Amino acid sequence: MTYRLPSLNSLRAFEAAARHLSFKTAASELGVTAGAVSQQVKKLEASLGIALFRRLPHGLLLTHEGEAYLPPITKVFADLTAATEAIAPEINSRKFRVGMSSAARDKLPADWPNGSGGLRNHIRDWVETGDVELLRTDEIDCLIRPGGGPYGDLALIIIPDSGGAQALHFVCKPGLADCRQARAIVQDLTRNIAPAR
Amino acid sequence: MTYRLPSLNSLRAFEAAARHLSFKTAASELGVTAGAVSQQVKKLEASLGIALFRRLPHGLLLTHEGEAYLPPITKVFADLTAATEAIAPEINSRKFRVGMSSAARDKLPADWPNGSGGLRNHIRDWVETGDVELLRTDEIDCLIRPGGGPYGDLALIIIPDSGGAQALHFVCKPGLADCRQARAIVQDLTRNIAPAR
DNA sequence: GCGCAGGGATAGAATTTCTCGCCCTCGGCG
DNA sequence: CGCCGAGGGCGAGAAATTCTATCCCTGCGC
Repeated sequence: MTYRLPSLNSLRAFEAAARHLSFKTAASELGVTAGAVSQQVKKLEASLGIALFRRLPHGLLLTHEGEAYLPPITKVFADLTAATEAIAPEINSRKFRVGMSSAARDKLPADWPNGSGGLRNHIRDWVETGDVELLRTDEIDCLIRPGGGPYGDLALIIIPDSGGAQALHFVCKPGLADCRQARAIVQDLTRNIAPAR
Repeated sequence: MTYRLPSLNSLRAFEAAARHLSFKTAASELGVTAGAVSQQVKKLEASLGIALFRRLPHGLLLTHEGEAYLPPITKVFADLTAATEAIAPEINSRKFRVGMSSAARDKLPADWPNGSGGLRNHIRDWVETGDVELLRTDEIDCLIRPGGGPYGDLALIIIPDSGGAQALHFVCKPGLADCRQARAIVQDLTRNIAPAR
């Protein structure tokens, strides 16, 4: 019953890097720097005693072993996610609390987000604010503003204005940037963005 | 593709504690202190937002959720181990280098370990030594002596002398104490131990 | 030749994890 | 009834791990 395993952090780094074939892209997915990913992967390779990547001067390639390792590792993470969601649904299906500045509000339909059918499943409520600090204190999950920044280590998704003039900024913690809720909201914003009334 | 997961360390702590229904036993399996396991489990519970254990004044009980969580988590670790062994067989099937003091040697059959059929699959070679330091420097994987100590943070398995007088000590790093090789050797020692010639 | 993108190494900072010491509760036992 | 041991909780500080920030090098495109 004793398992002798490499550390999860290393494995996550490997999994992301192998999927993207890039330390840099993996790093941004994980919300850390490329150096950190590189180190974790190196550590993993050392602990396994085998090379998982071939470092080419211009990018990465999986070795034979790396190629064999990736699918089961991806599956393990998926299983883990599934098991975790099963007992703690909160973690991924919790609805977002949205912060929105009044300027951003003006660029969206008057009844947003209530008017947008599907969004009700992803948004719990919203408050009028432009304060990035509320993201850091977890009082809101994402913030919609008509630009601004800098946002430090927060993730930013820019929603281009269909009219051409000004875009919207969707800001959240890096780990939240790619989750279901964020994607749904961003997609909806993209559809509903409108020139100032 | 972004997974939001609790840390592997927490999960390992939970898995071991849930299997043993004891932080203390889990701690010794993992080679850390009970406090560390307790903290990791608490951290996991906090990150999931649910209680996994009921702490009774005299021991642990799994909550309903903990009960549901354990089997998939155990499976995940098993899968991970399998996948890792598949590409890096070294990690678990490497043969042991055994250290043995001359006194211990005298309590075993003259041709041990070569005489014991199955052991060839688990032992690479052996050297005559009683030096615990060689364990720490990884020059040997386990050490067999006719008693002694203290061994600090090393794991000790006592093999009782069938004659009744004196036992043998099997010493190794905590992480190795429960692996296939160690179990095979300990079992064989138990069978073959004999009073001094 | 130059700029840029992507990786590698390293040192130091930041965070996480572990240990240690002490507290509390409970059960068994003299 | 008092004492002891087992098991867990908590907090401070130490130790280990991980991350960042830099600077370097290589190869590509212009």
